[in-house]
Amino acid sequence: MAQNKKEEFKKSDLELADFAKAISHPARVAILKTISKKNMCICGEIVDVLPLSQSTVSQHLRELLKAGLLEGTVDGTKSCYCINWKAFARFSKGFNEFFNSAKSRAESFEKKKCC
Amino acid sequence: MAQNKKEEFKKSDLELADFAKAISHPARVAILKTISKKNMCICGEIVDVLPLSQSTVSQHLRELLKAGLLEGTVDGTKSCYCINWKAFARFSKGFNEFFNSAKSRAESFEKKKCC
DNA sequence: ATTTAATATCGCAAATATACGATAATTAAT
DNA sequence: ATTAATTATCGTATATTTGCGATATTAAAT
Repeated sequence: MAQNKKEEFKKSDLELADFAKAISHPARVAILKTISKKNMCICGEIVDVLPLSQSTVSQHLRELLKAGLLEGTVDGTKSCYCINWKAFARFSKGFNEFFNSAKSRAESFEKKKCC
Repeated sequence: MAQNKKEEFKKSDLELADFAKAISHPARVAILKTISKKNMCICGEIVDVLPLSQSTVSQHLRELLKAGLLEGTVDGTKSCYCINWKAFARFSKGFNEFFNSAKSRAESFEKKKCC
């Protein structure tokens, strides 16, 4: 992007965009669904159900950790991952506020649109 | 990415990821908020409130159009954009289903976590 | 008829993201 | 002590995204 302009946006816009980015790849959506179905998963279980190599899955897991959506612990040779529900709830709230505040504003005019 | 594996994921995972991708940049979040506040905007009004060049804003607008979140009409030399509320509602529903179904599953175990 | 205004698109450069194999590190199993 | 299993990370290749200036197009204003 030649230059990164992200920091020049409103913090709230950036935060929502970052939330969205964390789940903007189907692998990461699938990882979150897989873990939430089983409460917790070791890395290998996730690799088994995704059409990606172990190293690539590990990379996606790292991103979800970085975004705060996952927590992980090491158990012998295995790594166990589970959902950070607190962060998950913040995500959910962020999206809902965005959608709902936009929609409620829309109710006020609703007629004179150009398209 | 060497190879694109996106098509090998479940359709619903891909769809949610694509929704998320559409709002995964603060400029696009800001654009949607700006338009929803005023019901409709011409391109120039959006350019005025974003820290980006006209051509870059136009590109983000195009992406939001492609994602279906915006509709646009030409009015003389100006381009008017407004929110496609139907698509917007589908987005919102998609996110909520994702968040809520994960969360409701979580309630069932909730204790024996590894992290 | 010219000039101005508004916007989309093209071409390019730089930054990020995606994917994988190879490898290292660590623990478990033999 | 070796070997096998598990996973994170490194290096690398490729694809995509982001950003901008320049330009083309079209309509409006002069």
